[in-house]
Amino acid sequence: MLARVSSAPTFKRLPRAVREQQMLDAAVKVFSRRGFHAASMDEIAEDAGISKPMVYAYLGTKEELFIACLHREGTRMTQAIAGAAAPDLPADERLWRGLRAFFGFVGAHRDGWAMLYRQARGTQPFAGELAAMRARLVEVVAGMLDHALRAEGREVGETELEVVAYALVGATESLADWLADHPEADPEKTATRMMNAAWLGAGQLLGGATWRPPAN
Amino acid sequence: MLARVSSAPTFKRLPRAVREQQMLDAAVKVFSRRGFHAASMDEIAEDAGISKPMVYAYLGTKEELFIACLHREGTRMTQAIAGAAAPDLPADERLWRGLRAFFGFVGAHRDGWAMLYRQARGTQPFAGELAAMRARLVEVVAGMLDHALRAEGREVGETELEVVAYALVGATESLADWLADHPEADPEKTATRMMNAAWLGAGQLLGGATWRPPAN
DNA sequence: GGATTTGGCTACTCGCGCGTAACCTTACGC
DNA sequence: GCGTAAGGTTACGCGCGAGTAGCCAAATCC
Repeated sequence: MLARVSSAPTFKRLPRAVREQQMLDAAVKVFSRRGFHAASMDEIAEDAGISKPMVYAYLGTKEELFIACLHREGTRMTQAIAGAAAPDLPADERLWRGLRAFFGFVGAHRDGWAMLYRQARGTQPFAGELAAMRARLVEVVAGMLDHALRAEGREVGETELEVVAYALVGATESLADWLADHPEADPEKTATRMMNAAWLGAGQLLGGATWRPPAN
Repeated sequence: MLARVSSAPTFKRLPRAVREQQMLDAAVKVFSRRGFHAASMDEIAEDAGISKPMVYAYLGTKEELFIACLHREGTRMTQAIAGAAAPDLPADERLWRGLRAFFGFVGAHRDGWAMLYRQARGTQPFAGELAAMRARLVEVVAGMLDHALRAEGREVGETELEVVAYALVGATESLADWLADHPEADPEKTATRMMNAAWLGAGQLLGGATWRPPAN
């Protein structure tokens, strides 16, 4: 391979914007499967159908690339949920629409979901950012619960609310993982199931009923 | 440093069993903070107060070391829960004791918990094993729910049960993470909160009440 | 139709970190 | 008290993968 065989320009040149999206797609896919450290830039480049220096030219270092992925997927997800759960709706309707949008997102972007919640959460320089994102989500849910409660003239301690919100978010994420691993499952149906658990459970709980530990 | 300065034997020699535990402690700590790939064997060795070849001599390669950690922490956790939740107790008592043991474990072994659920879940060669462990847990929970239901003469589809169990486990894990990040929080109290949410929520849900999506 | 910008490549450097070879020394069996 | 196993060390080989230098070619501008 000493002489460059002036091969026919088999593959076309594409504008930067397009290539960047292809690279991000490939990166999300590889990162989600392998994790940050085990993923190699070479594999990402190959998967994107381009050579490594192009990735560096467009998206920067590995860390910057990871952040760019996080950013795109996080924004997509946030937008999907926020767009669905308009703040002027009644609480259960809001929760329902939010859940439906969320499970819809997970069903349609399994790699993105896996990257956000299976990889980024435990990987050091990024865990903080993800935790913050999640904390905001928890706050929103807690706010919804609080709002719904006040409308009924009830009130609950802040920590109490936060804990219920955490449980709700955790249950939802867990079902999302279940969904991600069951390609045949229906996002809509999963959302309905979660809504059942959330609304009835939280409703009961915040309605004032409590379970008390036995004397032991 | 050409000549070996025959320094006084400042540090004592310890039997293998002790050193192994020290190494595992260090490894769990480092792995939980950095993740499998970003953790270095040098750091683990240093943290254990020993030199690297000893780690290799006792626990084998990095991968084997990780598995050994997983094994120890997983067994500790499983034992703690299984020991508390005797199968001949009534369902709510069993659930309560299991939750209490679980949150007790997380409170006492935050690093172990972080390693199991923040790191191992997303790291490729180990994710499978962890997923299996989790799946068994879900089955146990589903079994408990099923048992409780049948005792009341009710019955629910298998998928339905599994989904509720997933949600319950996810909610519990989420609260565990909350606990891991709030050193001041009380594991016992957290367990009570989770029990509230689980028992009341699941009870309602499995009692036959359902929430139905609105027309649109 | 030249100049320049934009898209693209091959082929390297270089450091980090896993795993090991070779060697030392204290305790213990007998 | 002396051989040998068990605890311990320093110092290195070596591969893999992040990041780069340097170069080519097709659009696009004017």
